[in-house]
Amino acid sequence: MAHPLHSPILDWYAEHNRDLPWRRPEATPWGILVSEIMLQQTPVVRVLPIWEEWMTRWPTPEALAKEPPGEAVRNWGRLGYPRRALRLHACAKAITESWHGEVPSTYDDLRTLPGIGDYTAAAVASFAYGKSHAVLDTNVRRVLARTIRGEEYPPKATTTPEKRLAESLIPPIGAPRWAVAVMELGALVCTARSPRCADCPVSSRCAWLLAGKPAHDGPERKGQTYAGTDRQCRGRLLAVLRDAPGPVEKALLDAVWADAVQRERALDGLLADGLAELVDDDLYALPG
DNA sequence: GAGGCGTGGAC
DNA sequence: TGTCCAAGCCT
Repeated sequence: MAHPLHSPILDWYAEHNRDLPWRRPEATPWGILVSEIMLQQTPVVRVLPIWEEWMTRWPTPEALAKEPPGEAVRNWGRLGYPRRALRLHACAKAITESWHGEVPSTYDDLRTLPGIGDYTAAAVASFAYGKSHAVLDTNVRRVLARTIRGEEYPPKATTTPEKRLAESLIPPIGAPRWAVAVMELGALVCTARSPRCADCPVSSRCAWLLAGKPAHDGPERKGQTYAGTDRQCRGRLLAVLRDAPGPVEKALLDAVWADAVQRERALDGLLADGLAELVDDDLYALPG
């Protein structure tokens, strides 16, 4: 069923899409899966160099599965949310051991892999295997909230109506291209702050624009503080382990965070998450 | 389902 | 040295 948004957005995408390596025809399902995990909550420009390094070093799931998980964490660099590196390593092992080294091709099978939730399973099934799914990421949710619902931002958590709306918009042919086109529009034009409505292919049909761009109405959108948090402390500690060639004395960890109580709590968290290991008395390392 | 989980660029 | 936020997932 053709929808009035289809042609303008698909035509816009044909003209304005970015040439990203994981979108090229030669990209493998593994490369696409790696890109999707790396792109979670992370800007494209920061992912690009790390993705290239990973693909050169670990072009297949088997190649990564042979490495200790700490190597995945080390080569994650400063992408953020390093548990993703651990989960990607676990994905590589599961794919190697349970899927004969082939990235599974269905949504349900992808969902069984660690770190792959609703969005990523739909994205990999669509972009790597051409399947038809509602690919509902933050960009798509924002575009639909504005164009269809006439609101500045979508709800905090994905709702059933949003899911049904996205499903109703899937074209019978070319679902993956439609998905990536809407995402790209959200990423480049219909951005969270300062949307470029003058450059938007559906500005004449956008319910939010037509309503005069009313400001977000509802509960405050949580702004996360970072300085002084356990998250920052974990990041400092892990950076020490990542940047050292081998195990490090605890004194080196103690040196990067003054508050001992918080520091111990953060270190315990890293150990519990499997991002760090105690290899000897007062000697810590990335997981081997 | 609310909260935890990194990092750095743009304002 | 503040706020927002960038292709989410897990508990």
